[in-house]
Amino acid sequence: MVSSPNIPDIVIGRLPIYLRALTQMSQQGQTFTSSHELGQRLGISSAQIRKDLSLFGDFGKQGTGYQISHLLTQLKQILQVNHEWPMIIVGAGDLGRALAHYRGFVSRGFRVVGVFDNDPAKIGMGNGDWQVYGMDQMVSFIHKRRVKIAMLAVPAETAQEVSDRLVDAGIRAILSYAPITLVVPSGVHVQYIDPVMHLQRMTYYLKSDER
Amino acid sequence: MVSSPNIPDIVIGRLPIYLRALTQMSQQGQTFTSSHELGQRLGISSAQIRKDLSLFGDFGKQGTGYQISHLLTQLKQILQVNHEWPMIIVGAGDLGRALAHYRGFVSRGFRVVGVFDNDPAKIGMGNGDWQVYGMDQMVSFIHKRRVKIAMLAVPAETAQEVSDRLVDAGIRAILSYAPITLVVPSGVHVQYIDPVMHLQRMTYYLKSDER
DNA sequence: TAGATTGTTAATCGATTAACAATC
DNA sequence: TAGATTGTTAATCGATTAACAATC
Repeated sequence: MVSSPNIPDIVIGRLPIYLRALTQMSQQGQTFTSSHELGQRLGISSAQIRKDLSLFGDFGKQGTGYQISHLLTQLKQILQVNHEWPMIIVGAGDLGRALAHYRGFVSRGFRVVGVFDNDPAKIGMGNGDWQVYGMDQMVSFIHKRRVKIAMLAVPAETAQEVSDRLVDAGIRAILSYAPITLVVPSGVHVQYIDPVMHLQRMTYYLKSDER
Repeated sequence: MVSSPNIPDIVIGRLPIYLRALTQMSQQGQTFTSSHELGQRLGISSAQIRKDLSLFGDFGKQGTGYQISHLLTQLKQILQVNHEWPMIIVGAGDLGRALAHYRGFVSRGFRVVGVFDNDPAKIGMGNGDWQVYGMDQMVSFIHKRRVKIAMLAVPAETAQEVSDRLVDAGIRAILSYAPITLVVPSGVHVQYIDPVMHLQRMTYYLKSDER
């Protein structure tokens, strides 16, 4: 089943978690798993895992559970990461460069194909996959390479403006590291990563006398 | 009100979002806001914002809304970021160094005070706040500086082992960038950042003919 | 005062879980 | 077969929203 209607977004959010755990199991040589085992490992109930997966098809077998390789194939297809997505990074500061050098994208469906920054000193840096271009080349690059995904690693002050340009150029998904809420047209997807928000969520639970 | 019982975790997760937006409003010179305005900005219903905040106290006024400075003070107190938390980073690769150089921690309640790595070539690097130490000094450093929070930027293969050592040394909150689920004792908090999971969540919604 | 907006209740909505027949 | 585990239903649980009296 390629795509089903009316799947809750909260379920979609769990599929990459399943995919990640299954990949790890597979790498360790495991060939079958059960909803119970997977749930134990992830802190999710087995009923929830079965229910989530059954929204997309009957991937398991009574008595034996799920064949990991088959489930991996199915999940990658559902999430559309069975083929590689080209991706650009905007901002070649510390964070942008760390992302550009990150080795974990390719095996999971993504490849950085370009980095954009205004600093002339950075233009031309790169590796086999990407190099740093000036911001003035961003829009034509997106068109030419048909890029649909961008990672945003620019300061908060310019993030909205850059986002507007990305959307105009055809970008449909933005992973933003800028700590502000972006305004985008419907149909454009945005996800945010802000480490401080995760930290603040944890300090709530820490005893203050331990600070 | 310092701390209330039985607050759902999902509410705690929204408080940093409110805090971030209110900080931005405050920086732009705004002194009052309403649940409606804040909700519009964040894509959250006004009823939910009022309900969330009312779990901790009566911070608003009928007719006029919320005084931003007062609400900021309260939220910082609730999240315990009205004082600064010292933090260490384990792993001085591209990501660890990008985090160590990130300017956004201090103004929001956190300060990097040390970075740990096994590579002798990296030891001694640093700035006014932190320098890179060998892993063999990690445990004593955590004790001496009474550090409770660590950011984990090591490869997936060593993440669990490092996590165990951190917890033994007294770390109570871990922000992990390693793409595996860590096993920690109850009472230790873990949050995960994995950019690929965010990307995969978005590709589900992208039309495949646009790839 | 009149208008605006809170805090809170009750209703609604949606997500999770328990349980089990089906079946490998 | 006997044991294990799925997919699914119904019940439970929890979160969100609508509505409004209170009141600034």
